[in-house]
Amino acid sequence: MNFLLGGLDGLDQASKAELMADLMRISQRKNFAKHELLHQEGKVCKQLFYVESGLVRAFYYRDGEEITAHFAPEHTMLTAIDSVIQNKASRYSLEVLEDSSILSISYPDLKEILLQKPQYEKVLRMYLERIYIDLAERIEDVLFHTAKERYAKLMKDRPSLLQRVQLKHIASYLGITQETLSRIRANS
Amino acid sequence: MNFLLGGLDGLDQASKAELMADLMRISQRKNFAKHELLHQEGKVCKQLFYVESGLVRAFYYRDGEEITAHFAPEHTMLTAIDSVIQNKASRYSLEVLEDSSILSISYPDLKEILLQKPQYEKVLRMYLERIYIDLAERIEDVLFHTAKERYAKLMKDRPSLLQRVQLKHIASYLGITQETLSRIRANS
DNA sequence: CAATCGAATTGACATTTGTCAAAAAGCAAA
DNA sequence: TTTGCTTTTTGACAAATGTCAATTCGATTG
Repeated sequence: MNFLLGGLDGLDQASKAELMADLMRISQRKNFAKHELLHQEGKVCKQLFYVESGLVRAFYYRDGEEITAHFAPEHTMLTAIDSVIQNKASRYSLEVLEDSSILSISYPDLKEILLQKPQYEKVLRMYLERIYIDLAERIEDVLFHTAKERYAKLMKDRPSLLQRVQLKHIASYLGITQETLSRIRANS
Repeated sequence: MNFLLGGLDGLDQASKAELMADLMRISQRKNFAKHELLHQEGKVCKQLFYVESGLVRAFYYRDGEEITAHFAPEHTMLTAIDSVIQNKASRYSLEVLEDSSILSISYPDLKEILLQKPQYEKVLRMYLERIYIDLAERIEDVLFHTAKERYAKLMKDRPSLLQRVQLKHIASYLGITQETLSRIRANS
């Protein structure tokens, strides 16, 4: 569970322990089977999810096609970020790709805690900073690298993903068609 | 100056006024001429910039070419976000495109204030949430719209930009060559 | 006005990626 | 093992975008 705070150098040990206890108090562990949805698009998402084991993807629809926006393997978090931030219906669904053990953290409860203990804002802020940098990198990737280069980078950075995920999801994540991905794989 | 807090419904009036006063205390107004740099890549950036009037762009280098990542017109903020967040040398430069009046806010001073008044973390967090959503939209744009569609959207959302900025900057912002942009403009 | 310089456009062609249809491969149930 | 279904690959062609070189346009300056 400590992974939840990965990279949060900002808090001292006591605060970390306290936060951990607080988080455990407002979260729930549950197993999900392959193909189940943690969250469905169109609904307001009120939870953050921590993947203890397994694999989850976030996807949305564009012209009737599923577009995968994010993969969350074990020891990482995800949520329908648009919904949680803006408290509105989400464009994203969260689909379990492998049988998974998931911790659900109630966001209303978390906000309650944030109000009581404003020092936790820092945790959220630092989390946002991290995912912002990730996103900025991804834009650069997409704008200035060919599909082939993007695939090579994914292979290098997250090789296990390719073993675990259908190629159509990889393709939509990379912003290309499945056929193009197949051809890239063929001659390399 | 109130624009700095645009969209920050999270703070009550008293806190806003207090924050405003604090910000004014740690910021500095200065005029910059066209072509001047607010910040140069390779250096650590320790400031946030508020554009009172004028226009600034953030750009970085890719294969020796300048890539414009962001335009900041009057009443918006920008900074070398990678540097400020990670306290390391920035990949970005910030170039003034029109004579501008700029408020520079010291980030170390701001952090000092955040330590003293942790309720301000919320301000930063909400700012990050906003720019995160913007970035996520931009990824979607880039992945699933043609150059033509991206240009049309920019025309619709920020028409004045096209009057004020060289087309080569618009092109790199859209992730296309200047020639392609020129052709898009020709037949539309 | 002529000369000049940078910005923008145009032309010709190459490369990348998409689209649609069909075939092959993989996998699970009967 | 056979059957049926899904995933992946392949083929043929079209559309989008890039590259490089040349030209035009516009503003500035002598």
